[in-house]
Parts: sequence; C-alpha cells; structure tokens
Amino acid sequence: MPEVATRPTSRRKPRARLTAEDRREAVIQAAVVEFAKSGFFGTSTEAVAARAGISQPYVFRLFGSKQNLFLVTAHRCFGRILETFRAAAASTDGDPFPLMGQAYMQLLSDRQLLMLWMHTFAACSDPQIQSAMAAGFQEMFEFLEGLPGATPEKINSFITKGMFLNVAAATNMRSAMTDEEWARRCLL
Amino acid sequence: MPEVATRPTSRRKPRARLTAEDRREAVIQAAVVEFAKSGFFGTSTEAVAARAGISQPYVFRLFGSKQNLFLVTAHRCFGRILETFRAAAASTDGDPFPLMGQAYMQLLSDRQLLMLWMHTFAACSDPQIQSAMAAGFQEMFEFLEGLPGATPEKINSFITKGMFLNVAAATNMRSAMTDEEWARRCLL
DNA sequence: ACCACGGGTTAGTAAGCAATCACAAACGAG
DNA sequence: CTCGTTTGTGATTGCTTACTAACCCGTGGT
Repeated sequence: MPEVATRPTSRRKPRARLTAEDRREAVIQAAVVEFAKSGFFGTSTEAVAARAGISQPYVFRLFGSKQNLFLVTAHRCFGRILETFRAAAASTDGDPFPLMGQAYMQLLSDRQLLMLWMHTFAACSDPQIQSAMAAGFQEMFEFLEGLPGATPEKINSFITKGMFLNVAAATNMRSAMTDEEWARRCLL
Repeated sequence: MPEVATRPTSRRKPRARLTAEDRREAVIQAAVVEFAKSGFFGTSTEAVAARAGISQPYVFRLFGSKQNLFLVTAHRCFGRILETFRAAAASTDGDPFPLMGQAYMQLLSDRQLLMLWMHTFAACSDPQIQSAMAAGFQEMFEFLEGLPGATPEKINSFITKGMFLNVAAATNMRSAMTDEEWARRCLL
C-alpha cells in the first residue's frame, strides 16, 4: 500500500482532501449547529468554517453567499422533519398520527434542530425563506392528507399541537411545570 | 404668550427635551419596530436610536446594553398580547374563548408584533429570554384557567391554535391557500 | 449670580464581518 | 513527467458595530 507518500504533508496539517460534494455536506452539518445557536445574523461564516474544519473563503466558494447557505441549511432541517414523519407513518398499519407525534417529540429533544427550526420561522421576514417555508408546509399538508384515516380535525390538531410543542421546548416550559400540568397543557 | 424666548434655539435643532421616562418609552416603541424587522443580532442600536430621534449613545445611557433593551422590548410585546386577552375576556359574559381568538388574529395582522414575537421565540437560546418567556406563558396559563367555562381541552386548543396561527402568519401561508383550505387547516 | 442636575451630544475605539482574489497544492489522465 | 482540473488557503478590504469617555446646555433653587 501507499508508502512514504503518507508523509509528504510534513508541513502543518494532515489535511484530508474530500470531494466538493462531501465537503458541502460537512459544511451543512456545521451550519446546522452554528445557525441553531444564534440564527442568521448572529452567526459568522467564520464560525461555520471553523467547525467544518476549512477556511472561511471556501465556504463562499461552495455556497456563494451566507444567505444561500442558510437557505440550504433550513431546507435540510425541514426535510429531516418530513422524513421523520414519513418513516413513522410507514412503520404502522394503524393510525399513524400518534406515532408521528411521538417521533416529533423525539426530534425536538435535539435542541439543535429545534432552535434552527425556530430561527427559520423568525427569518421569514426574508421573502425567499418565507416562500420556502410556505412551500414546505404545503408539502406537509399534502402528505398528511394522503395518510390513511386522515381527517381535517386530526390534521389540524396534529399541526397545531406540533407548533405549540416547538415553543414549549424552546422556552423549556417543562422545567417550570409539574408532570401533571405538562400533560394537561401539552399532550392533551 | 411666550415671546422671543421661543427663538433662542437659533442653532440646529428644535430639540425637544423629554423626561427620561418619556424618552425610554419612545425608544421602546422604536425598538419594537426595528427588532421586529431583523431580530436581536440583525438590528443595530444605531437604527433604534435613529428611529427614536436621539443619538445612539443615549440608548446605552437609558438601557445599559442592547441585550437589556431587547429584553424590555420583548416583555412589552408579551404584555400587549396578554392585555388583549384580558380586554377581550372582560367584554363578554358568555364564552370568552372565541372572542379572544378573534382578538388574537387581529393582533397578528400587525406584522410588527408578529415578527417580534417570532424573534423572541428564536432568541430563547439566551437563558434570560428563555426564562422570561417561560414565566410569561405560566402567567398566561393561569389567566386562562381562571376564565369562566375554562376546561383543559379548551385551553389547550386555544394555545396550540394560537401557536400555529403565528407560523401561518409568519410564512404568509394564506397566500398559498384557497379560502376553503385556509379555513379547514387553520380555523377548524 | 451661581451652581447642581438631568437630558443629551460629539468623537472615538477596538473588534468583527461578508466577500474577493490571487495563488498553492493535490490528484488523474495520457 | 506533465498538464489540466479540482480542492483549498492567505491576505486583504472596506465596512459595520456595541460600547465608552468626555463634554454641552437649559432649568430651577437659593
């Protein structure tokens, strides 16, 4: 196998060259973490680059602009949620809604995803984000309506409860409530 | 009446001196507008000062830090919502929930308030904001539970629907829906 | 006449930021 | 070996930003 060739990086870093595709992926992962912490304006491309282990200019090479990086990252986040629902629904023959609800609560325990989700809602002042989100919800509604046993009541209750769980998780309400209160107010 | 004394400000500005209290109020009003546009990190104290018609350093004199200004502003926003509910509930002898719901939708049509609300949720990464919000919701729950005819079901449905209306308004979903869809999905 | 005080400003600083450009180093094919 | 392509970086630029220090001035009390 490779020989001395492993040592030519006698200089600083044992830099691992990746394909642009793989690197993009790594940057997105890093962006999820950083944007989740402090949103679009509060996050520097420098921080994302550092977490991804590359130089800051390369982020721009890969994504063009910070704006675009955020868009891609938010899209990824929405996709992950939808996919979770699909997986949960596919795993049962009975009523899929309770399972999806459980799966969603599980997801929200990932505080990174949760906060990115919240920051994305807040970023809806930006028209591009706004329409991306609207389209995402459109898709979600269509998916839910295609589910076995779906009724307008069930769908509405599923979505509204989900949106409340978001803020309940973000504000960490649970810490201020007894178990009984929590159940009554959130899980009813 | 007053005579030449009105002219001594022959210099630049007809500066209106206010009490610190009044000025604070003006700055909060300005902060609501600016923070609503782009959140905590995206808003400069300069912009707030300009809107309030004072110099930027004076904002710091009055509020100490940008962080603190945001906190005060967010608190004001939450207060306005709670007060709207109280007013709506006080205006009827029957079931207060439908009236409060209507009043809330009315509130959300003020896009400034809505976006500030969303930005505040997103800012829950900050522990101070987080606990302020948790306390606010606690207060809201207590208020709702004291209402005539309140049941856990009604309260839960009221709050969850409210949280969904937030994101529906933020993403401007309505523009992507027929009236019938809208009614089915949001107002059920 | 004077002065203390509250409201308000000008000028400044040190740091952080997105974005650009020219260049370097690794690979792959012929 | 060599040349084109792809992956990557260092240096810089021009601008914004939160926050401070020092000073200004009108008013009311004595």
